[in-house]
Amino acid sequence: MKKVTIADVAKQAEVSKSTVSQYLNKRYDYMGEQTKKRIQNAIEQLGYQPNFVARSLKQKSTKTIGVIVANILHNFTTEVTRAIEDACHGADFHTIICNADDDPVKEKHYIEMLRAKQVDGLIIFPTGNNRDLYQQMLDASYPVVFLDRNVEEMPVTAVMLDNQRAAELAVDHFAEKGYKRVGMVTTSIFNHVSPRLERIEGYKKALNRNGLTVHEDYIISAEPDHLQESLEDLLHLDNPPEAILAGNDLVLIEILKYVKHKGLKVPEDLAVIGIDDVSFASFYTPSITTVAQPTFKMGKMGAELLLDKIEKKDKKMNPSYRFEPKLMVRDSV
Amino acid sequence: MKKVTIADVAKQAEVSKSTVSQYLNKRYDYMGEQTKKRIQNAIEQLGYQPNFVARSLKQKSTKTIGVIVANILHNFTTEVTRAIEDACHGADFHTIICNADDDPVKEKHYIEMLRAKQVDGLIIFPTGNNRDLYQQMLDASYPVVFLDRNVEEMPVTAVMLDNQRAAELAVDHFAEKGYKRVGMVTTSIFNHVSPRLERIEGYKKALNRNGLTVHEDYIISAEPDHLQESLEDLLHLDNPPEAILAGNDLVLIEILKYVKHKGLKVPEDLAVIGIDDVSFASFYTPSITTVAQPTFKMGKMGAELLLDKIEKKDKKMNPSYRFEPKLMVRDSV
DNA sequence: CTGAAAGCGCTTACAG
DNA sequence: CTGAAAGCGCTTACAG
Repeated sequence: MKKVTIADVAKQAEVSKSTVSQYLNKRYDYMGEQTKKRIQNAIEQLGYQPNFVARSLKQKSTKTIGVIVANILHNFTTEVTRAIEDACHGADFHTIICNADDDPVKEKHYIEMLRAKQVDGLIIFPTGNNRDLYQQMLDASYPVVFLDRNVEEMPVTAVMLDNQRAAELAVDHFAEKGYKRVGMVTTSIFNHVSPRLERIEGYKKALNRNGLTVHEDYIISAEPDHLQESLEDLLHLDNPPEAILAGNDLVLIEILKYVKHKGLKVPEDLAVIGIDDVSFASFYTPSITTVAQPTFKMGKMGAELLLDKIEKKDKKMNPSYRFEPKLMVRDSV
Repeated sequence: MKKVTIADVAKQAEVSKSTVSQYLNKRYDYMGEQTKKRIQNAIEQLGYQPNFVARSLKQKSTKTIGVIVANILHNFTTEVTRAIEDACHGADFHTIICNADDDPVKEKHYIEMLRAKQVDGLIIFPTGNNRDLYQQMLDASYPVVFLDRNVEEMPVTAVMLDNQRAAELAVDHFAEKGYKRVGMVTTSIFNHVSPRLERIEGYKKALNRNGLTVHEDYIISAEPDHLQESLEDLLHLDNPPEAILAGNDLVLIEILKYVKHKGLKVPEDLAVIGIDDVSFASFYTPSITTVAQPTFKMGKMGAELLLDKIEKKDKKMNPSYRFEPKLMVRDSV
């Protein structure tokens, strides 16, 4: 089964390769009706499919973008990714998703690999620890947009949640319901991941604004694997929190596991709000109050910004685009 | 910022392009130490990155595979996809995931698009309605493997769950616990999706084997959007089922929503088993008994079979590889 | 041990 | 309105 090429079509249709190429690219303003038909027939008879790789080499565009996510395990990531794919699909771009698994070394490897494959641009959920690489792409004016996170002093367009506001919404809601001792649990902030820091910041601000005390020992950051012990410690302080804000979906799940395992009642024994509107929040018992991120809009925006950059539409872009979180009031508070 | 090519490296190192190419491809058995060093230096100085597209054109391999899933919304799909990516990553292959959204037209579009991009092979969760296309790939001995589903009389290697067994495990468990009236709800079987049919088959067999009656009106197939009404009807039959087997994760979620909305107690008012071990099964209240699929193994196997086909290792392959489901006994029965 | 030349399958000025 | 020719950035026999 030999591959049929443009040369075969040209021969069959008795025209030149150039003409077939024009036809394929729909530049037939001045093409004779006869010619068009002959080409059309030849293509059908031979079952010709253009080789996109050859075209890419010449045109220097693969119509493919890369997406490097920090950690695919977050529900947020899955949803945003899907939105990116949808938006790209509409523009006839393909998407290659890579999971850096929170590892800067993997991230580096993927950036290099994808650039070697000549993807037209990159959406990165940055680990934050490849500043030189980010800078290099910036210098080469290679199209990049950051998603979910930004990197200090790195002027890459970033699509982000208003993370402070997200934490504030949660804390205000706790305060409104009369909770005084409010804790916060996030995954590791070892790498200075910006949303986590911003959420902690917002949490503290809102506590202050509501006249509540900030207890430093109510603030926990740990890897998911160690969260059970951390929670155990947290809830056995002399004066433990009566409410917890979960910094993301993975943390929320660990809290729910803990609560179930210990036979605690939500919200009576412990009130809970999670940032990220997990799939089961609405039909869990009790249903879970969450702060939802507009994942679909964020992914769409990320893709659109990148496609604009790729197509050199020099639209003025903000350094970052912040999206509004939304409190989903349910029964866990 | 001009792209630096192999020619630039050759000039800088004062050797020919061929030699640089040999170096890049690690064919330096007979290459002089001097030459190697000079090339190495030139590459570093220029920051040269090989263009993978050019290489692909020549070598007729993109080191990329395509994965076309029927519906990305299933948890099963996400997990299998991740396993495929992991396995491919190990073999230095990239993965492009496309979501056919249960639409044969989209599926066709993706198959053509990916083949035009010269992906080296395809893993398909087939919608089942593109027989001509599947056949064409078979005729061209193009590497394909099916996942999750197979297509009647289409000799494509398929990686599947032992679906009958999955339903049997669930029904046996219901029977053991003393339930007599057991219903089954799946998503639409309009397109003759093989796992759904096999699960219904297994459900009936197990009912018979346990001496229980098969009520045809206990078997529901509908799109997720209509499941609430279908459940309402089902549970208002004169003699409604006291237990339901959910054919997949989406169905299970609809059942849990229904139950919550109606204030029913699980398992007292209605016992439930779901096929697919959803993320929240273990910490839901009550925790949910499920039938787990070995998603990771299945994805890995799918990828390995495809890579074997791509590398022409003519290993004998079964027409299908069936995986054992596993009952996860919890509190919803 | 290394280089000149052809070629992978397209596109694109340019000429006519 | 259509074709000949050059070129995209690599790889690969083959010659020496």
